[in-house]
Amino acid sequence: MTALKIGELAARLDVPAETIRYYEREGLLPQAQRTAGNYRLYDSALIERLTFIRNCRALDMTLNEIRALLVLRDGPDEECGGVNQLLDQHIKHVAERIAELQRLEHQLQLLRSRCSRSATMGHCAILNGLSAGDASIPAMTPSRPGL
Amino acid sequence: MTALKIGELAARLDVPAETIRYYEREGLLPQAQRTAGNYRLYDSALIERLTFIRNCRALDMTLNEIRALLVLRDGPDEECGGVNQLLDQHIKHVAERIAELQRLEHQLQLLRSRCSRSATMGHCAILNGLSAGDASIPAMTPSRPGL
DNA sequence: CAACACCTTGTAGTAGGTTTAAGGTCAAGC
DNA sequence: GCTTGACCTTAAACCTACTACAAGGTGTTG
Repeated sequence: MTALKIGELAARLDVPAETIRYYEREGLLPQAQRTAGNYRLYDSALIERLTFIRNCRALDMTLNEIRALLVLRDGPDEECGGVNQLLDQHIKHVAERIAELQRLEHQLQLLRSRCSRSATMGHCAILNGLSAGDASIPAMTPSRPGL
Repeated sequence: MTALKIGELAARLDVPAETIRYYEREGLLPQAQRTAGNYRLYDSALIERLTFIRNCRALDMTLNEIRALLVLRDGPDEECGGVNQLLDQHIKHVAERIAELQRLEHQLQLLRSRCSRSATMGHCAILNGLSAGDASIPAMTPSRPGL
């Protein structure tokens, strides 16, 4: 049961130390125990919790989603139902964002192709296209922070 | 040449008035003319410029990218070269982000499938998976703000 | 006991806005 | 002429998920 200082934990899990403190401030991690010199100490339970958080972040979940998962995780009975629901929702978000970006990519390529077609013209067809008020450029739904 | 007040412009282009003021503060729009009562007034040149900005935002360009495009647009000779370059770069960003999200979606579906497979187990295989320190979950490259 | 790496807290900055507070302006109705 | 209400003004705080900095305390090594 070797407890780690924040820098050691940071190095082991490849998380900046400031980010670990930030998670504590945000309540994702509990207040860490302290040494006599007021240094934070992390035992294996905390290390696992941070690993969990970082895995979730690597899956692009928001801190709020992670918070919800942690509550389920901390609960006496680990409810698969809630976990599944949250995960399904997140998968849906990601799929939607992909579809949106693919539409976007298509529009960008259309726009890009204008210029090669009009190389002989006196002024840039791309800039003209972007100045137009028509519906050639679809309104994007604002993206969630983080996606 | 009917100049619009900010609220009218906001309604016509479906941009919140606060966002228009924000673009002015950020230097994307010039300081608007004012009425005697200090209300901003927008003529057709400004309306077109805002349309341009919003079209670019709808294509998920950052304000800095838009700033660069506006400089090219404002320049005496409209350089297609710079415009093309910027657009190609942006298309590349979008394509990369799509690829990244697709990898992500795959990982999420893998994780999700764990739970249906382990419905009879006493504890949730998804939560266990997320607590693991192994390489089953790939590190994501941090995403650009806005993408 | 000095140097240096590491830790502490607190504050501010990032992108692209959104929201709120406190107040000024203008047209219409009475 | 005065009030109501819609609209406008500025400035500042808030959002996500960090990151960076400053000023100072701690701990180890020479």
